[in-house]
Amino acid sequence: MGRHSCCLKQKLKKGLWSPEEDEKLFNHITRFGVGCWSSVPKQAGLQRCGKSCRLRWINYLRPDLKRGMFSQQEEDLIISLHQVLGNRWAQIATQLPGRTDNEIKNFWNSCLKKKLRQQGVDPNTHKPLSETEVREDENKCREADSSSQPKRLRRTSNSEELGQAFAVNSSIYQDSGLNEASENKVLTKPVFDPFPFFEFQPGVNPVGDNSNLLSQYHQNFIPLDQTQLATNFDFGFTSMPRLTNLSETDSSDNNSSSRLSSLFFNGTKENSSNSSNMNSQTEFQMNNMVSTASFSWESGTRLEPMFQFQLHGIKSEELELRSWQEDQQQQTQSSDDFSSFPLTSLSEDLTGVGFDIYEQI
DNA sequence: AAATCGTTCAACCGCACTTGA
DNA sequence: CTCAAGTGCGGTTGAACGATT
Repeated sequence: MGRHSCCLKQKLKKGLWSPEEDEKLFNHITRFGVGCWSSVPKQAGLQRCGKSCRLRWINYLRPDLKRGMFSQQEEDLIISLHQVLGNRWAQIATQLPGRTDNEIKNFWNSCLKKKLRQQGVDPNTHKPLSETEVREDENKCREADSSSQPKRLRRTSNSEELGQAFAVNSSIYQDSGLNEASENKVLTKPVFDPFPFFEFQPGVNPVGDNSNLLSQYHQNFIPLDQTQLATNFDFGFTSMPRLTNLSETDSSDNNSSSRLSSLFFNGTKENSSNSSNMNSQTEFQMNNMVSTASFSWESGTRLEPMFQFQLHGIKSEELELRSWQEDQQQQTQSSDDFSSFPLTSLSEDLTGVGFDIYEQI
C-alpha cells in the first residue's frame, strides 16, 4: 500500500510534461480511452507512472476543461460549497463543470482565502474573525509579508464593519440556497459525473444558462464521423505561430517547455468527462472528438483554451486570434450567464428537475 | 540591470479506499 | 478473510514568472 508500485520503479520521468509526452498521452487516450491507468504509460510509450498520466489527463489534457479566470459566480459558489463541504475539493469540483479539484484548490489557497480574510471572515470556519483573530491574522501576514503593503489584510476594527463584512458574505450562502437540509443533501454521495453528459445534449439545460458556455463552443465544432476519426488521428501537436520571442530551444526544452499555452480543438464531444470513468468499455465515445489539435508555446505561463474553428478561407493564425478573442468575450459573457446558475439545484430542487442526481439512501 | 521577494499552479506524495483474486 | 494492485483525494512542494527594490 502507500506509494504506488509504479512509482517505485526508477527511470520514470518526473516533473513537468513535455509537448511530446502530452501528445503521446492525448493520442493514446483519445484513441483507446482509459482502461487501466497503470498500463497507459507503457501502451502510450511514456516513461511516467500511471498516476502521473491520470493527473495530467484530468487536470490538463481533458478536452472539456474550462479554462481562464473564475467568474464571480463561480467564486461565490466555491465559497458556499466550501462552507458546507470543507476541503473536499473533488466534491466541490463536481458542482463546477469544467473545473478540476486541483484548480479549485489552488484558487482557494491563493485567492479566496485571502479575500475572505480581508472581509473579516475566517476561511476555515466561515465565521467572522474576532478582532483579536483579525489582529493575529494581520500580524501573520506582516510576518510572512513584511514588505507588501498593498496586500495587507484590511483592518476591520469595529464590530459593525465586521458584521457588514460577514453579512455580505453570508448573503452569498443564503442566496445559494444552502441550509442545513441542503448540506445533508450535498453530503450524500453524488452519482452523477462531475462534467455530465447533459452538457453536450441539446435541449437539456440542467445547469441553467451556464451550459451556454459550452454550447457556445460546441456549436462551432464540426462533428466528425467514426470513419474520419479512425483515419484522422494525426493530432497536430505542432507549435503555434509564436507571439513572443522565445528561442527555439525554449520551445523544445523539456522543463521550460512544459508551459503549454494553448490547446486547440476543432471539435469535441464526449459522454462523460470524468476521465476515470472513461474506459474502452464505454468506448469513450470520442467519435465526435477532436480531429486535430495542436499545442502552442508562448512566454505566458497560463494556458488558455483556444478552439480552432474550421472556417474556410481564413488563415489559421487569424482564426486562432479570433477564436481567442471570442473566447475572451465568452468568458465575460459566461459570468453573466452564470448568474442564473441554479444554486437551488444543490438543495431541494435537485430531484425536481428530471434527473435524480443523488443516490437514494 | 540584477537581485530579491511573493504569487501561482502543475505536479508530486502519501494515505485511504475500492476491487478482485 | 486477507492481501496486493489500482484508484481517488487532499496536502504540499517547487519551478517559473511578475513585481518590487
